[in-house]
Amino acid sequence: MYYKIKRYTWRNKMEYKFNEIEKKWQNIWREKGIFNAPDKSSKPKYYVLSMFPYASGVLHVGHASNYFIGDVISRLKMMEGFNVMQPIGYDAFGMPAENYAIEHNSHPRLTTEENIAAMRIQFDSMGFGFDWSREISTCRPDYYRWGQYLFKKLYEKGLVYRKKGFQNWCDKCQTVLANEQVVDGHCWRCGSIVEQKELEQWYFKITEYAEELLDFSKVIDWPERVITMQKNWIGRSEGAKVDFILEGTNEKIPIFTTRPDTIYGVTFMALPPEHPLVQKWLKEEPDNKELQDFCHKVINEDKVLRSAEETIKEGIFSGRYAINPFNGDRIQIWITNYVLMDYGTGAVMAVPAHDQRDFEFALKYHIPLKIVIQKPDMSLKVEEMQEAYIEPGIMVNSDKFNGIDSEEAISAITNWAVENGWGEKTVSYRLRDWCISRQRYWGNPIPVIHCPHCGIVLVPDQDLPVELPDNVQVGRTTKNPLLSVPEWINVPCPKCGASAKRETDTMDTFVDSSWYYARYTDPNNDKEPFSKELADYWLPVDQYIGGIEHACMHLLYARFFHKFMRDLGWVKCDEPFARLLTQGMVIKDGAKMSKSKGNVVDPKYIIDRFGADTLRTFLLFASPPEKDVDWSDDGIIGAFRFLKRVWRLIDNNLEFIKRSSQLGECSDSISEIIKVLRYETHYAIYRWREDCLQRMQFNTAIATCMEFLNAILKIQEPEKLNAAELKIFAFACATLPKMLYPFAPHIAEELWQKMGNKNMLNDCGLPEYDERFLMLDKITYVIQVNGKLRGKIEVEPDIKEEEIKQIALEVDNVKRHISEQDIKKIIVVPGKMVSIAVGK
RNA sequence: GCGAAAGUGGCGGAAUUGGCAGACGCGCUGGACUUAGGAUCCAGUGAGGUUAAACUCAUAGGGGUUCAAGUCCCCUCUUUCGCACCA
Repeated sequence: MYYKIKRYTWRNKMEYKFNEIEKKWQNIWREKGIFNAPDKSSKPKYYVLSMFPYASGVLHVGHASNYFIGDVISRLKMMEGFNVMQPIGYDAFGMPAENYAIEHNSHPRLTTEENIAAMRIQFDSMGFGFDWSREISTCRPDYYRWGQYLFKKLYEKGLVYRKKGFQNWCDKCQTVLANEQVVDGHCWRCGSIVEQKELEQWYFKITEYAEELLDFSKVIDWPERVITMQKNWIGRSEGAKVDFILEGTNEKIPIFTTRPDTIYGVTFMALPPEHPLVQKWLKEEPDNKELQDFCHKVINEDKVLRSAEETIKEGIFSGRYAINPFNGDRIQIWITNYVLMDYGTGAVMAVPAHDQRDFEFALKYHIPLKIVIQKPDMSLKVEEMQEAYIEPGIMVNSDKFNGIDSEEAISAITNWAVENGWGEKTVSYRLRDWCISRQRYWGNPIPVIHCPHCGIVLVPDQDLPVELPDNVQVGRTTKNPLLSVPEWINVPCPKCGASAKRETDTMDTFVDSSWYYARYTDPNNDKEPFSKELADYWLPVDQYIGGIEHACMHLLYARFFHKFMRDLGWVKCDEPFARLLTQGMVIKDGAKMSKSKGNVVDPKYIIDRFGADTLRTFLLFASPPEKDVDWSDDGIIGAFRFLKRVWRLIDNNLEFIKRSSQLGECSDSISEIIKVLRYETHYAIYRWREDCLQRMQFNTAIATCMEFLNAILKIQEPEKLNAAELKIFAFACATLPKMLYPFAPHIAEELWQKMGNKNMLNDCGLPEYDERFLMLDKITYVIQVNGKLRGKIEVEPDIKEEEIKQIALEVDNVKRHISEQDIKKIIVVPGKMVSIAVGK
């Protein structure tokens, strides 16, 4: 293997020396700083951003392909004349870094900085046009300081609160776990059973923005799929809140329902064990073993399993009753496993006749059914019901609402509740507030001090950032390492000076990534997160690129933050990302390329052997940006061969290309073959522009480059061309590097320079076609008889329809297929075809 | 279960508004060349058929609209993704 590579490299020195070329241009780009976007420019701005990488230290080919798409767009927009900013940075806080440091007996700060240095080299070797002067890293105090500042602003606006709630808790790791970190009820890291623990956690009130987050009218171009996912995630439903009364008290038990039309059919109430009333009863009846056991069991059940549709509904009668305000009915209150505490009001009015879940539960526990909506044919009977009747119908057993249509009854009944003070019309969302607390060291500290006298006190601005202490022993204790740094925890209260304690929870890393796109506009500002002026200049991000897996996480959080920052007056626009492209993954051996699957390809391996341009060209050519790419070693070679042929074409013809630039006007006659080349050139430019600028379909743009190359290579002996022909040939050759530049920038720049050009390709405009040359002397019409291809004719472009028909009917093969039959219709599609319909 | 997207050669994928299906690349076959290479060049390559043509069939399967359907409509199948006790 080694021998082969060596030998090959030597051979290659004769021609396409990609290693040298790529280093050369990477250096030139850096020295000239052409990708450092100025904050003032006569050009219009264009902000291209790919979701920043996690600072894992290693970029495999799968990661790289994401950034290639952004880089292509960025270079295209530069050619088009925009002031392009394409920044890069690192998502650098988080559990993986902390775990990595534990494994390597190091400190996350050190390992993360090492990783970042390694990634920078990797990025450079792939030829990215990043604005390195704007590099950020979320784990540096100059960045996270402003995350803390934002936390404070959110707090001041009432958008942050602490709440006790049941959380996935791993006792061994001593932290809250997200739902996706719980695998079959066990901790993904240590395997111990995850419990539900009632903890006080910090929340961001994202639900406050639920309504606006459903509105996508201000984005320019987002995939419909992502919009649907976010809308489903937010899950808006209209309904009513109605207060039932706990029997024997004045206590109200509010319920939320989307079906107020069924309210006369309520036969019991269902509460989850987490409900405050239930919690109160648990305290009142410590000896009620049945109740205690049931609630304990349900609460500790895995959240995912518990909310699965297949899970059998279970419950226990609480011994209490509630009163339905509409009819005074006395209904049993059941504690069940199928009601969720954190949706609606956490209490459900159960209507077994008209709700499938309630139906199943009632059947099991012999709770009566009451029909209040009849089928139009009035055939519904309680004894015969096999399932709940959830369709609309006619109201029965519902006092004054009897006889009306159930769909109309929804608003009538809601209004009746409002008039009587029993309830109100409300909207409920599936979206929950965002729990941002993490009991981990490697994250942004929550800037709060707990004072025994003043309670929660925000750290004053002048004391920001609350820096993470360095002297922790990561991994030494299972507890949050911050708990073991008393000199950090114990501080005087900023308000009263009493001895107080710092908050030791850190923020979810999604907080860090919710506003980084804005920080790039002014990354070195040490007075504020970013200046309003610069944010208004650069924002919104014109083109954002990233994986669909962030549809309901990062992309939703960032929209929330953006709207909040707009309400603070920090930014003007309504949406952070005007256009979104969700790129596909790189697939190898049938699976996503990932370290854990062991199917990663190291870009360095490919770059050393074929060059970054080959890697870029292959990945972009293999499929459209939003689709997955199948990794293929053979495909790489195809891209490599293509670039070598480009190299040879231009390198072999430099003399002619240079000579043609000295030629003045000339009026030599042009041969047919050169006329075809001229047409191919302009047609290729036309299609390339369509693919690159209109459709963003880079695979076909590269295919166009390949076809164009093949067309030029048809010219065998350029030395025999006359002056006029030579100019056409040279124009074609000079166009190719321009078309290649976004995909394979190094080879394009090198060839462009070798041709004698002094400027660089980002600065020389898009290739332009000339309408006049998109016309050929002859056009081919195909002739169909009854829809089948029967012949082709070549005609003048400006020929009349009648004439085409005549010529078409004269074609032998066409005649044969018409034979004895009558011609019913002849259709001429201009420039394309003649369709003849025949029959008896 | 509900919703969405998709299904095209041996493979990745083209086909812009209903208008020559399979662009481009890989692979494969045959040939040329020799610095025997992960090199280059030429020719061929959906299936059947033919010396070569003609011709027939073909875009998951079945029906329909149309002079004309990968593209539009209806039904079925498969795959992928999202949601899935949200009252």
